[in-house]
Amino acid sequence: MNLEIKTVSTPRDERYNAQAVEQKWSERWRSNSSLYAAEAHPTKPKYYVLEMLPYPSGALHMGHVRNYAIGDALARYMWMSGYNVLHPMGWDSFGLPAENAAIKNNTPPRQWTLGNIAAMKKQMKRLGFAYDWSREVTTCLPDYYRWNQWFFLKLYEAGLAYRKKSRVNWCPQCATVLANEQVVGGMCWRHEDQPVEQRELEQWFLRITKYADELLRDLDKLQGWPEKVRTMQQNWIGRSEGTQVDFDLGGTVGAAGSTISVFTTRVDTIYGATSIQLAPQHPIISDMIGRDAALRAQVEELIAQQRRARETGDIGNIEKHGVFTGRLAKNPFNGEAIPVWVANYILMDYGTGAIMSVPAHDERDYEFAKKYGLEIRLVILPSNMDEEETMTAPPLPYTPIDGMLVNSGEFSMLSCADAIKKMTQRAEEKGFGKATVTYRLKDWGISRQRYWGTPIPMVYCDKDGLVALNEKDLPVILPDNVPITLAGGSPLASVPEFLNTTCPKCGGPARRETDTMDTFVDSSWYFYRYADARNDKAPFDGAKIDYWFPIDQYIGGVEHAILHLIYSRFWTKFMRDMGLIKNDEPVQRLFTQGMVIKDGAKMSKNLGNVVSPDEMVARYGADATRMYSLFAAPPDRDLDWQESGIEGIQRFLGRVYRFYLKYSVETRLDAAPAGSVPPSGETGQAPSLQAEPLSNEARALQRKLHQTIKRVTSDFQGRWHFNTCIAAIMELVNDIYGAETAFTDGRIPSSLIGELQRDIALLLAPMAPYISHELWEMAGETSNLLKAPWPKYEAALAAEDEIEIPVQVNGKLRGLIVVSSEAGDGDLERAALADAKVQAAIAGKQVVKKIVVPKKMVNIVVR
RNA sequence: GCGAGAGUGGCGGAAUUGGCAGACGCACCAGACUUAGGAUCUGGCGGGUAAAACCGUGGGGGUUCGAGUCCCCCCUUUCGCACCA
Repeated sequence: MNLEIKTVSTPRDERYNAQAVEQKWSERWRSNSSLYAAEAHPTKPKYYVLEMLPYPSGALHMGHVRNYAIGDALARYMWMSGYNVLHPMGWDSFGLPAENAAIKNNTPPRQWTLGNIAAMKKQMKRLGFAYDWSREVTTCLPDYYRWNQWFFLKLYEAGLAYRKKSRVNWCPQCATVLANEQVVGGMCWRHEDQPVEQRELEQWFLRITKYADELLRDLDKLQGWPEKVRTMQQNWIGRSEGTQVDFDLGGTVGAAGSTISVFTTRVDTIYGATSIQLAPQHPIISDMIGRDAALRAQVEELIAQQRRARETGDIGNIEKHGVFTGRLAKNPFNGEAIPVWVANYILMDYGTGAIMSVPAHDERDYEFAKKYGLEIRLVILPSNMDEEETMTAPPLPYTPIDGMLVNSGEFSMLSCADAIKKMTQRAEEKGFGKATVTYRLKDWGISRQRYWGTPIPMVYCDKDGLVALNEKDLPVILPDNVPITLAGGSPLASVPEFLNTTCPKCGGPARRETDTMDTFVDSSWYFYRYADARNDKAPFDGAKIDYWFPIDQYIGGVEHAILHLIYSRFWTKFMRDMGLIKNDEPVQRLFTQGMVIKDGAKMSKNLGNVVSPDEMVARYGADATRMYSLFAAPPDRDLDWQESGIEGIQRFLGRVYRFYLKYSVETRLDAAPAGSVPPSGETGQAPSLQAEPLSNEARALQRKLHQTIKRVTSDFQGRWHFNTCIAAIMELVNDIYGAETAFTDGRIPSSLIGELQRDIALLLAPMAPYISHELWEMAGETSNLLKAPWPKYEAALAAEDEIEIPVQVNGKLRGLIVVSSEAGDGDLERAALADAKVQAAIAGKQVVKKIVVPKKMVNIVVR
């Protein structure tokens, strides 16, 4: 073993040629199309790792690369850990950009989209992502969207899809309706500067509110989701418990006995209600206005104020305005008649669009009452006051719910909580109100007046009215050659061959629905399709879902925290209730990675700070590009792209490569006695090194290797700080270079070199697949690295013999002692007191206390 | 305004449980090898000092033998929500 190891001369071309190596392995992988294929298996443990599928815009950006680099590293690690891994990819390929491109370039959306998919798929393959392409899902193709239509029919049958005329969000630039979830701060989610307009349209809705409670409740099950996302969904659902109370208008409006219903969470304050406030859009107002042109103008002005505030983005700070309608409404609790106003701070979309105004106990009502001189009547006192102080009124408005009622008839002296119960009960008994739960969540409007989406499988018949198609008539194929404009209504309405059809019921002439579905329908269930992507009889086979679901790890941007992820949860619950699947939730663990930024700002074409993945791959290779995206920051944080950083990774990979080149299998075989190099590490276990004692240098390297395996493994299993994984491997490689002389003079045995080379290839495999495969081969291995067992560390080999312990005097570092890792408290203390620097620091002082933390530190307290 | 996260060298970031602050990488400086170096290898690199001392994790207080880490107050910043009755 001590024979000298021949070193290979170092020719100029020893630089690692990433392009050549990556091309070599690309070709090998291409010729084996089933490399990453997975099949449901009755006994193998499964792992479903999923990255959010991209919109095929034409080119990947760095955010995609980062997302997929994380997912791919995890998938590869799980393969190496023995799991049956499902790692699919697809295309969220319906949507408006294809139509915009069509208008701009005069290219049909289908052609443009499929071209983009081809280009991006090529990029993904070049980056070496290990996807099972046999399961590819392309949502704009009929073999996928026919199941959207199928689900729609099921939803319609179940009463969960319905059509109604309603006020909807309209983006003039998209020339279509938007779901509530697609309106961000009053602006279109695709056009940040475009205020959303309100229009009255007939629309298709999905009754997601049926699941509002379950969607909220089951958030508790999602412990593997970021707290932030759960909170966002909780706020979005916005469940609020309260009481609905009917105020009688005393026949002053419309039919005698008509009422205004208000929703309140604080029915206990109702004796303090001194007015009713209506949203300007409240339907009862049209009855009130009658021929009062002045009032009509004032109400319209309130609506205009709301619109302006929404457009300037400060709807939250709108200056409150209101107008008295001239009507009075009777408070059913005390019979008092109070004025009915219309105010611009009341929202029609929430609750009943009407409130009882209690200025003494609500900030907004207080502000309004002050401005218009309405009565402010105190009905709640803080209950925690001392006896003598109970008569002191609190500063108004007093909003806490921990008080006690006063001036509230028979309910006076009750606590707020008791009063809410008793008063709600009274309202129910007397029939003028009831306990109510309201949600901020609204039904999901899915109609889009666009071409490039899934046709809705409904027809309008003059005789039978609205008729659903039969399943056998699916798919309704989206026609090609449709003239696309962003003006006026659905493009499909201008295609007679599409529009005109026959009624499935009576066979007479009928017209098809010309709206298409929101693309979020496509992405609400696509990950189920991956489990059985080529099924042409059903969206999927339930048994396959039972095996693969729930998704073990879903990875994507936090921007989908509400839209996509709440719709997906809804769809899962609906499919479960249909009996198609058994799981309640689609995703076990969710990971939201940070953004990729450059020069302090998100990469964008406008800022000109976009870094192209293609360029990086061409310059540094796919491995370096991927690995840098893992190294530059922990994956949950934003990543600041610095080109000099990727050069560092490139340098590192070259350093690793040269180690294999210099101590190649051939030179090692020359040097070592026959048979001393163990056969390929089929078990992943360290070869036995017991044969003869190791040199100190060899032992140190072996220890470092096992420590590195330990660190990398624990990061993969736990917190996914790939940056520290890579740093650990860099340290190991630095140590190898630092032991150069030990390598050349034979103190590092061949067997250890082999172990180092095999294990480093394995450790790098999830993060830098190309070079790892090359290194694996260079280390003399012929097995498939993708499924080679992940290396195991041995605690005994990772353990330090001697450790360096800091010694503090009064909490300040004064010395370092080197002791055996087995050293006890007494040994540590003696060694610490014997240290010259420590002695100097405590000289002439009295030792008050000695704190010894085993294996960590010693602190001597002196006075 | 409410909620959540973040603030550490010139830069990206380490420090997993209260125990040597700055791992690893970049940038920079020096050296080696070289016809050459934008390759490679070695060393240095928070401030401060001749060397020490000392000072250093946004600011101020506190708990502790010991605080980047825990507690209180404040500042800055990112993200989400925002008249939700």
